[in-house]
Amino acid sequence: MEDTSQRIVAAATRVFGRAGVSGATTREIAREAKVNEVTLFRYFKTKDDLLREVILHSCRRYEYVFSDAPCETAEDVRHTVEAYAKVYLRKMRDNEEFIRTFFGELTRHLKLCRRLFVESTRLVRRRFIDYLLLAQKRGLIRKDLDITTTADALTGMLMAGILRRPLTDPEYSNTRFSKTCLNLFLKGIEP
Amino acid sequence: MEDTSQRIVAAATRVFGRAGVSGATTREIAREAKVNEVTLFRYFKTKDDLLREVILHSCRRYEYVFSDAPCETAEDVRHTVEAYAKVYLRKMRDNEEFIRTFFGELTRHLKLCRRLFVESTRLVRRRFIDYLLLAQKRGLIRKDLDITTTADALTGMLMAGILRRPLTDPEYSNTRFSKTCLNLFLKGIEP
DNA sequence: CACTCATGCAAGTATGTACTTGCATGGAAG
DNA sequence: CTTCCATGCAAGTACATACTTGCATGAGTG
Repeated sequence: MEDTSQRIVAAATRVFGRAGVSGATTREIAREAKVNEVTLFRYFKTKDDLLREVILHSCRRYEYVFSDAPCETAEDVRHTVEAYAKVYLRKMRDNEEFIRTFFGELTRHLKLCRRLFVESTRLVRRRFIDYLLLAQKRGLIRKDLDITTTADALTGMLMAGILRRPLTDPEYSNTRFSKTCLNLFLKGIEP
Repeated sequence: MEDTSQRIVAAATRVFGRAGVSGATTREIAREAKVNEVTLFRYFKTKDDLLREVILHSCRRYEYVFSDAPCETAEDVRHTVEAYAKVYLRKMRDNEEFIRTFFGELTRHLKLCRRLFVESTRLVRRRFIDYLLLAQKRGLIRKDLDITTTADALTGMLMAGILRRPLTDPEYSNTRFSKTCLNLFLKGIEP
């Protein structure tokens, strides 16, 4: 059934996320999905097949389209950047453990991870860059900035905040961190 | 001999880095260290013991002391920030694969990874924050900035650049990315 | 020479894990 | 009722891996 397959993929996503790729066992995934281990192998020939499916499925969750936003005033830019950051942060936080794990696996599963990280965010990244370019052309952003790396700098800051979350003290406020990132970024791009 | 033990730790660092903790085998580590697998176990009772030693040893490499830098002009601040970024980047790049792997293992070996990531950079981070605080008091940095998260934003940007390196296109320039980060940051903290 | 000590080597144990096979069952559809 | 078909269950295979044991060797030291 379709349902069973989805349950297995969902369970695998969780188990891969918390145990790592080689650390995750098909037995545990099956248990988490509440199916027999044999059933798992009926749906997915090998563990790598399952991994592949997990990654491909996780891509889809990121397909967020950056809606056209006004770009007339500095205020517009601020709102758009903030909206972008908000979406990005939520998507990342939803898959926090999974993302962290696959960063670790990055060099080992380069192609798949490229799909996961790059292709899944390509659309929204592209739109964000285009927006910043437009804003730059209209004089709302410094002319001397390289926009591509500028956009990546923002996402980098936010991502780093998520990734290192388990390391921070309990009293360390992540919302304050995100605010500072936005604050720095918005001031940093001002003409 | 001391030499043998060190060779094993060094080899383990490399193998853990490229294969992950559960992916790394004692056999491969031994081969990489050019010792018999039995010798490995004579020095380290278990694989986890070895992992522990690897992490503790890697901490030491980070013990960089931020030398006292002038803090009189905006130019001083720029130089200091750039110097900090440079050191940070080099340290990260030296241990790139290792760091990436252990980010993935973060939730699984929280205590050890906390040592690796947090404690090893605590000193230099503390000094950097103190420097920024001083600069802020002297009016060289905006008064409304929360300095702790500001410092972390910079390191976050730089770290993200390193971590996602294998994902970027060959023509993507990482030095340009780092430059943009510094550019944004320095403009972002201006009064 | 005799002794120690670090290491190598061959072999083995115990366990875990990916993956298979064969059969039973139970519910849905014709 | 019969026929599929998805799934469960028991058992097993093949292999890798962490870790052990016992012995040989060879270099350095008294």
